[in-house]
Amino acid sequence: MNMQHDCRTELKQADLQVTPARLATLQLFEKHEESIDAQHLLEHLQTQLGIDRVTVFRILNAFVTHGLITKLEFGEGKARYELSSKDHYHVVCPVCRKVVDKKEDPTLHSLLEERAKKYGYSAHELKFTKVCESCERKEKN
Amino acid sequence: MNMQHDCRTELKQADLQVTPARLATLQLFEKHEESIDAQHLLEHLQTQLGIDRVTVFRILNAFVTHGLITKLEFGEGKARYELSSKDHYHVVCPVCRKVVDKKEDPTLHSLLEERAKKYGYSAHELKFTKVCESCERKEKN
DNA sequence: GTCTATGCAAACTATTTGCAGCGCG
DNA sequence: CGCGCTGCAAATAGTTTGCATAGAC
Repeated sequence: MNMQHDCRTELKQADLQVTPARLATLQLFEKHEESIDAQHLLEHLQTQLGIDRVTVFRILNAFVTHGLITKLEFGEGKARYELSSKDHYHVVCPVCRKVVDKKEDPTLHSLLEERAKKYGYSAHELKFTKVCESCERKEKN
Repeated sequence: MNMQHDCRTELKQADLQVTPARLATLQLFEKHEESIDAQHLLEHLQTQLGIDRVTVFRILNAFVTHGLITKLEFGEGKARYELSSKDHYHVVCPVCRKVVDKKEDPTLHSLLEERAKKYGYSAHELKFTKVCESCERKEKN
């Protein structure tokens, strides 16, 4: 109820109409620490509320445009999304595409925030590349 | 000739077989300051050398895997690629997806490089979000 | 000569679009 | 009540895969 109220407020503040589908979508994002893809969302939303795949994509696009969430792409052939407020960066394995979230340390975070403020950027995303241990091992053969 | 020689060397150093298609692709990358998508490459390679669309994708994947180029995604529904050596960040409009390249200032660049070295990351990519002027104007209506 | 790259045809999958009807404000 | 959201069906587009042949080393 508190959560639902918060989501309702968030949607309104973002100039988005409040609908059951959008409320449920935003709640899923609040609940997840990591990024989510459309398929993952659909699995919950379709069984719970009978929401269509197309609607999920439309909601995601609306949320991105209004700054609620950020679209992430790691070369998987599909997009992932996460709340714009996250302050971590991503480490992606160029071989298997596995993604690891890392917390931004204060120095780095404040420098990025400062740059954002200075130039009027509304969000930042930082990505590093590193062959993961599992792929490293296979390479050695 | 110099350029072709350089490209040939680069390919060999990256453990890639030297073929006309790969040579021409790498040369296109050397010539362009900004990122290129597969379609853009194809337009040159198909008319010049009769190279197939599929081959372009295979070459791009090979180049990425061997670290020659970096795959970039800006939510356009297609990927872009640029030489891995570039040291700029990208500012993306969340509405129209337009991308602007910005040079990394020394403070920022060295901090990112330091982090990369410290944790063994092989590359970094930094992206900021900002509604572009054109979209900002339309929003005001 | 062997192993890899390429071309062609076909498949795949995430995402988008058109249109009619329902629902939020 | 009006405009925007949703569902359903269908299309679009970037990218991948299988197989036979040509080409690099």
